[in-house]
Amino acid sequence: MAWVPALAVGISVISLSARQENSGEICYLLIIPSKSTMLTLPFEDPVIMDTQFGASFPRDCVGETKVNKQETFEKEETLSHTMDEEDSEKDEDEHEDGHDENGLPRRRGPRKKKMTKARVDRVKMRRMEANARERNRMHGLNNALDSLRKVVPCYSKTQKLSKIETLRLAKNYIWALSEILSSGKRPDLLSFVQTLCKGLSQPTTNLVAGCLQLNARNFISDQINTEASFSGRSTYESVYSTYHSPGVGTPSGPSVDAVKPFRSFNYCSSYESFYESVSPECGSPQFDGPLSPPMNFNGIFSLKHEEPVEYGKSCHYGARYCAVPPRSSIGQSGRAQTELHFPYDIHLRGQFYPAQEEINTFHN
DNA sequence: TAGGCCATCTGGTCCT
DNA sequence: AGGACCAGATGGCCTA
Repeated sequence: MAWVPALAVGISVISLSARQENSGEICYLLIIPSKSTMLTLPFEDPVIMDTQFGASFPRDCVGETKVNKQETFEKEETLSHTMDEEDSEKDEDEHEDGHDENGLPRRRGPRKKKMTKARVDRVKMRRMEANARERNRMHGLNNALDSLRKVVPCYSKTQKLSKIETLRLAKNYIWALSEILSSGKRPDLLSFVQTLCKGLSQPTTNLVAGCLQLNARNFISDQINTEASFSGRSTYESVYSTYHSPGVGTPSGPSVDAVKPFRSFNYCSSYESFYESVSPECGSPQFDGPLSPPMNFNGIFSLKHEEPVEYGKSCHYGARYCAVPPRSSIGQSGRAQTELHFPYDIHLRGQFYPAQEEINTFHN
């Protein structure tokens, strides 16, 4: 028995839903709260469901289970007059012929306990507590997602990735890093970005590209100013001017259509040729499952992370990252750690990004 | 205004 | 019995 307190004040019509067993179909009950009670009907109510919900409920229930107002009011009136337990002996609405007052067959099986005032209050209280717990749980989940946002590429406080995009990017990131570690090869930026962006929405792709400096503005400026305004042009930019990705632009910059800096790019073939393995997305639809990338953390990489305390708390993470050599030994740079954002400080091997500050600014 | 994203409520299920 | 987890529903907010 699931009595539902209608706590939503001001709602004139409450829709309840229940998934029918084995069918997944949704059935609706439209309940009008009565003046005397805010309780809605239990699904098992024989008047409404007649039999056990889901057992014999018609598949075409949608649209057919809407209880008319009058019936609902009558039912709720009945509910609102629920007696205390001590009155249950008198009970009731059952007639000698085995039918209730509505002429419907009396329900068999164990009689349900009466909803006393105290029980109703208790149910309400438990519902409120459950809501609070659920809120806290979701807040914890969101906090974890925020933490995840900070350790995947392209963290931005002002332009937060959505939940789903965060998870997708994290998945791609893990895959890419694992491939790098297992293969021991240094990726070109484009392939890396393509891996990261696989399956992401266009705005997120733009964001990632912007973070990783694969943006249209640079490309165009390279095209226009072929004299290369800076001498230390990175290999990434060489690749970048060779490969083209559809619609990669600055996160908040010119529109894709307006710029169109890239030609189409076959991600899958590029990925597979680079990583010498099957692309997670192209090779198998079961990427999330058994084809998870091999884990190898004795490599040379370290992640940017802004919450060392959190990692320190975890033996799992600690074991991984304690084995990573000091950043200063990896190469390049005496740049502050907070400036760096994996993997570019590592992969460039002395090829410094001319717009690194821009990236850092973006991250901040 | 439609669509995406999100927070919240809610009932069901599973587990302790 | 109660908590954790899950998924559906709903309404609000924002943006193209």
